[in-house]
Amino acid sequence: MAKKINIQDVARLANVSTGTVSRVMNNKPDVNPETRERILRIVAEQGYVPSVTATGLAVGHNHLISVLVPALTWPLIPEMMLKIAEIVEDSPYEIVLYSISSSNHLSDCGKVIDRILATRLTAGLLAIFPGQSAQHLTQLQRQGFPVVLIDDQNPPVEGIPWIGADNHGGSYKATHYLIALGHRRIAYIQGPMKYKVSRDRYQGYKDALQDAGVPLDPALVQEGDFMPTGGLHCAREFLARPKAERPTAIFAASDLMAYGVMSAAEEFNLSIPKDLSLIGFDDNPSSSHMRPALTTVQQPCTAMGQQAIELLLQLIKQSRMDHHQAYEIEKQILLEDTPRIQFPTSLVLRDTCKKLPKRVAHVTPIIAKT
Amino acid sequence: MAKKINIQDVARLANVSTGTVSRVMNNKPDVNPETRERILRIVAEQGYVPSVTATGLAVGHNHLISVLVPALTWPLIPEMMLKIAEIVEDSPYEIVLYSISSSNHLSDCGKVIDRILATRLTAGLLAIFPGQSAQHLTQLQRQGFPVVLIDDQNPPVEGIPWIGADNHGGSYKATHYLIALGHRRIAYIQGPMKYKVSRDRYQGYKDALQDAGVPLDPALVQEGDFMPTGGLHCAREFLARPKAERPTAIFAASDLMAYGVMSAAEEFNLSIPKDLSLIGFDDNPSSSHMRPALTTVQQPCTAMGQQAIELLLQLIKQSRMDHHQAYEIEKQILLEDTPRIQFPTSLVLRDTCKKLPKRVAHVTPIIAKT
DNA sequence: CTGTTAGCGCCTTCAA
DNA sequence: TTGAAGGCGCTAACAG
Repeated sequence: MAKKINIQDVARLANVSTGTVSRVMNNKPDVNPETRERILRIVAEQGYVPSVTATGLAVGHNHLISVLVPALTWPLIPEMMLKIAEIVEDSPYEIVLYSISSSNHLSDCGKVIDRILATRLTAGLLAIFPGQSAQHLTQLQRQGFPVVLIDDQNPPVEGIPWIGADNHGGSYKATHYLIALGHRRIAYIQGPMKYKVSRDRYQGYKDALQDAGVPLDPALVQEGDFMPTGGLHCAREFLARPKAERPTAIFAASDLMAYGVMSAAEEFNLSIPKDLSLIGFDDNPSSSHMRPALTTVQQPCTAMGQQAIELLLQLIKQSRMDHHQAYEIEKQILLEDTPRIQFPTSLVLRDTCKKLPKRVAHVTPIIAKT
Repeated sequence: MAKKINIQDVARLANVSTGTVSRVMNNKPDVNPETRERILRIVAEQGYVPSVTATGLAVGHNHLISVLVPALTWPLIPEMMLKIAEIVEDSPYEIVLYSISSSNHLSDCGKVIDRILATRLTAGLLAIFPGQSAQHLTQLQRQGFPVVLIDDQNPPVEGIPWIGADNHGGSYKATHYLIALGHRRIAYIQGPMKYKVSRDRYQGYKDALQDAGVPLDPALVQEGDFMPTGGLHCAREFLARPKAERPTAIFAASDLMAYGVMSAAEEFNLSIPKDLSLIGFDDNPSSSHMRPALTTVQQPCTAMGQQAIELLLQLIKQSRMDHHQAYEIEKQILLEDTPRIQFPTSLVLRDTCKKLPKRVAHVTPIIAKT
């Protein structure tokens, strides 16, 4: 390991004290311009960069942010992280990545969070879809550790700034669209009911049905696993029914499950959208490339990521100020009313839905009435 | 900020010196078992975790690893990162994520690398597809900073451990397969030629053609951008040709471009694989869900990520030992012969390729001969 | 405006 | 087996 230039070396070379060098490095105003320039030159020449570790120790915190993410292979996560990384890059902070592999999602997530706090490595935490472990966040929050939560569940904990998407609304819109197209037998493939997000989406489906006066047929609801295989299995159930009872449209609570539906349709020799309409949820990047391109519900994940990280950066800045000048009440305000931002979801229309011909539309009500 | 328990608190509570606590925390052997247990109990009770920052300062390095990745939305990157994160999680290290957004890929990447080194925050660097900036890595390497490179280019720099995939071979296999199926007019959509990976894949295509005695038709080669739109445009060119000159198969240098080909085929009312065979490259997760499922070349990205991070962890361990006991020559060996591991690629057969009927197979040679 | 100095929390000799 | 003390590199408070 070659020798590392440190502040003392710079001070010696510049014929000043380390204090002065430090002041220059931190843009303090009270330094002789001439001296400052000389120091800056030497810094540049020697390629001196303050040790993050030592600075951290000295000031009590690092310019590091913990980002807790679920498996990076989940849909939308990469998009979100891309935006987050981009913004962090333009700040003096770095990202410390904690990825929760699905295997230990429930068990170890709490431990990870504990470590994040205990270790005091980072100055704040952005938790993305932490699932059950969201509970652990209260602990952090209470200790004055800035935390922002991006979640698809409702705010599970008091006082934690929360960014989410309108799952219910997205589901409602999708279902409503199908109804407007003349569909009445609209099957629904939901995600695992243990997730709040699944329940929200299901509720949106039910509400849209109810508002349109379409009775809910329990036989047309199956629980999947958000994965293509789950979608495939559920769709098979639906499509194996006698033609008169077979759904004319399927709404899947995730794009991946919708992919499964596409496979199933093929197995049954059903053409989408001619014989079967289909809507997904998430708008995975690949969904626009499916043949036919998948109509789906879009979450503004980039915007969500941006909002979340900017909020966290701000909270961190505040918590710094609070230390030094607790009287700056003006700033406190933001901390007091916990931000809870729900982003709207939108239906993106592509090629998997078709207006039902009159003929069928006439038949349907009759069946529904019996 | 609530009070943070530190080593002195623990020492006081246990009635020992901080030195002893430190010894216990680091599993030094020479501690009275009884004392050790008492300390451990208090540590557990108080939830004491040593400050990473302070430890880092004291021992001269942190348990942090820099991982430099291109946009996380690139194909295969999430899979790779998932594996890497999983392995790092089982080690005492954490990941510091440096994501190079495409906007500043060329310009700032060098700067980022400089910072990684200068800041001395992390103990090593795993650089994934750094592109041009790979040059900067030499500098790190030379200073004894452990670096491992996952790249799709050939080893661009001396002495840097390198993990890559056999792009040429994958391309060769795909082309060969098409030829074996009876295709002769095989179009190729390549990636930007500024990337070595594009040139390797192109070479594989050319070699396969040559080995089979199929003349290369320059009109059947177009340069895309690895993106769907690029694939679409190139495919249009091909498909707009008179039927006798139109390719019977297209090999795209990326799955995303293959998606574009699928769109183009649809525009021209050509059915895949009936009228046109298609092969991609990368095996994106979504490719198996395309209709028809895309035949493509697979890179073992999970294995590559695993190999790379394990190698890095090992190099770091070595560089530590070198500090303390430079005489341990046995270990040096690994450092001396720079590891260069090329993973094989494999053709995964799905539904976008079709054996050409004899009729066409007969016609083709005639055209080729003229 | 600038030098001096006391820590930040931990690890690691050096003594005992 | 343990305590004491120096120092990692930097910042901030205090003198000058």
